[in-house]
Amino acid sequence: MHITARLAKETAREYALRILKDNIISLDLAPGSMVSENEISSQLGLSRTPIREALIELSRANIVEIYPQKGSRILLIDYALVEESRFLRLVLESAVVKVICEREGTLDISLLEENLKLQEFYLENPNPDKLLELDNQFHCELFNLANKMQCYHWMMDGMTVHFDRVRSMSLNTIKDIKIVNDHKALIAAISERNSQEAVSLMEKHLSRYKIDEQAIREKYPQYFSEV
Amino acid sequence: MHITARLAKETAREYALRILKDNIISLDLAPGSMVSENEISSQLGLSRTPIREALIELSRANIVEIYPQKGSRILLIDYALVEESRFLRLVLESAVVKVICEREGTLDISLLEENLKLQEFYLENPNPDKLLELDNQFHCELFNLANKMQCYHWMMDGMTVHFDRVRSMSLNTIKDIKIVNDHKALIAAISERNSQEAVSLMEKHLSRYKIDEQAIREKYPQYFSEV
DNA sequence: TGGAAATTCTGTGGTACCATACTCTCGGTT
DNA sequence: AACCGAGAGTATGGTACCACAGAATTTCCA
Repeated sequence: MHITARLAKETAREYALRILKDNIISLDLAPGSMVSENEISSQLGLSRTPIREALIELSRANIVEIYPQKGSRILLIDYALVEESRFLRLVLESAVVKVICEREGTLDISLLEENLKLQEFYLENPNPDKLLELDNQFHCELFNLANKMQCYHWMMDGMTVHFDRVRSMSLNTIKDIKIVNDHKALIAAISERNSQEAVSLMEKHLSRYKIDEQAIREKYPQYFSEV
Repeated sequence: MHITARLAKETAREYALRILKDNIISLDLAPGSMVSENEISSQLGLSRTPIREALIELSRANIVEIYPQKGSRILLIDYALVEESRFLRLVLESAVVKVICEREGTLDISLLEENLKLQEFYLENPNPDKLLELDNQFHCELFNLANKMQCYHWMMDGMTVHFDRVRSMSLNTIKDIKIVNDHKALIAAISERNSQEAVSLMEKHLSRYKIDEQAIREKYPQYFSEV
């Protein structure tokens, strides 16, 4: 497991959650593998309670399953679940860009543009992790512009892990280019308040996350659950 | 606080969460009031840990706020939040009925019809609590028919409390009639696979939860946060 | 040698207690 | 009389330990 230092003002529980999420996304905690509260707690230099609470939260998002008195397992990738989370994102984010386009008053899209510039930079100076982070920030800012931050937190907090884990399995050089272009087109549509175009761009954009299923399945068959 | 017996097979944490939710919805734990882990734990005959974990979960859903080293508070009703949860439901459930209508193959709506019959029964023999429960079950079954149960759990688990708390403040005799009729019309549209009609019915249906804001605000001004 | 019972081991669920930080009160000083 | 600071009180955050259940291993008997 890859462990980074604890941040200032971060509670033990938040720290444990962050480290666990990072390692699940990076596949250092492999799908299907068992994890032990004791082992993690000694690795992080904490007691079991913060670990336990982090695992409870992950189990609510169906990332981890806790078998009482037996142990906890990093769940295999259930593609039906990934698809459901994509469905939820698609539906919700489409509605969000619609709200943005139809909102009255001025619209400050400078944060989106700034984010886009950084994406273009990390495309030329390749850094997939940064791109992933910027991608998530981009979508977060959309929710913010629509005044729907609570929706973002209610869902995305628990859901992005499913997404990011799959994404980190795919070779992403080619796709990243398309994603950045999608974002660019989306900003254009939003600034023109073209609601219909923006929604259709969002649908196309989020569908990109789907295509790799077959390739990933063949590359990491042991990480997928049946069905 | 109103306390019922602990169910079989229910962990202490689940028990604490259930009791807390029930009391928040029924307003026995008043919006704005402070709660103490110690007090609750002695009332429920548990130690602090399960209570603490239940409060952490409620704080994730913005029902409770935990002030470290100070205490925990049942949050006032933030109508912007209620509206956001309505937005989320609206967007998602509209998409869900669309999926149902456009699904291929046969469609087993017997559970919906059965649920509707019970709703009609409890309308004639008034029982608001039962109606609320049936209402939630009805919507849950819609997600089930669309094969989107995970979406249901991701959101609704944390969100319905916001809804139910507001709903329990409104006099609901008149509204219940309309709601049951809405459900009836929705079943009809679904069985005819009339996607457009079903979505528009769902929009009208969920908008009913909005109308009472002014009345409730006047009746319980101290339960609302500003803005 | 094979198999079942008993025991040990290991895991989470929950309890009791300590650490730490914030609040409020009370007393002394100016 | 007003204000500041020390200390008690009380809240959650975290630790250490016990309770209990399930799995694996060992032991004992046929």
